[in-house]
Amino acid sequence: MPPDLVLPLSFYEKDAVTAARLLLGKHLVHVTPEGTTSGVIVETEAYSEFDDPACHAFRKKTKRNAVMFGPPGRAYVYFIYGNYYCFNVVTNREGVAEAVLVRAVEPVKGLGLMKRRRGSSVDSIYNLTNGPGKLCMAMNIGRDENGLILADSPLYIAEGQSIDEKIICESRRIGISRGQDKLWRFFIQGNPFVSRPR
DNA sequence: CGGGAGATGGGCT
DNA sequence: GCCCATCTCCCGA
Repeated sequence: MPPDLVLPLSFYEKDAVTAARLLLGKHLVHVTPEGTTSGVIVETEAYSEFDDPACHAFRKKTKRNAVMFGPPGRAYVYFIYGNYYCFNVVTNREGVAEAVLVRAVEPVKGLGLMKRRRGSSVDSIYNLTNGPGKLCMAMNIGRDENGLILADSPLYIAEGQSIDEKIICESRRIGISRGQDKLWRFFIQGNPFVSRPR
C-alpha cells in the first residue's frame, strides 16, 4: 500500500542501541482518515530490560509493557503524565524487551494537519514535533496504535537518507532519574528539530 | 532567554 | 500514595 520503501521487519532484529542509531534519518509515516503526516526521525533513545532501571520492562512483564516482550518491529505506545503519549519501536527478538523511543522528527508531510492537532498556541514549526509527546499529538499516535506492526499498517517507517556517523551525537537520556550512566540518546548534530541540542 | 512549578491520570509498590 | 521516557505557562533576569 505505501509507495515508500518500507523497512522490513528484519531491520528491527538488533539491539536497541544499534537500532536507535540506525533509525536516525528514516521516515516515520502515519496515514489517517484526516490525512497523512510524516517526518524524518532526528532524535532517539534506547531502552533495554537488561541493566537499565529506566526501562519499563526492567522489573517484569506487565500488561502495559507486554508489547516490548513481543516480536520486533511493533509500536509500543504508552500514556504518560496524564496527558501525553510516547511512541517506541520494539527491537531485538521476541522474548527480549528492548525498544527505541522516538523523541523528535523533522516534519515532512501534513504540516497543516500537524498544526491543527497541536493547537494554536504553537507558534513555530520547530515546536511542532520536537519532543516525544509533541510528535505523538501532531501525528495522532495514541492508544490505538499500540502493538501495530510497523511494516503493514497505516503507521510505518520507511527508508530515508543515511546519516553520516560523524554527525550523530550521543548523550544521557532525558526525563529519567535512573540509568543516567548510559549514553543512549542519539540525535543528528545541528538539526533544528531536535528537542534539546545537547 | 532559562528555570521552576502545576496539570493530570494510569501504573505499580 | 508516589512515581513518572512531558508540556506549557509564567516568572525573573
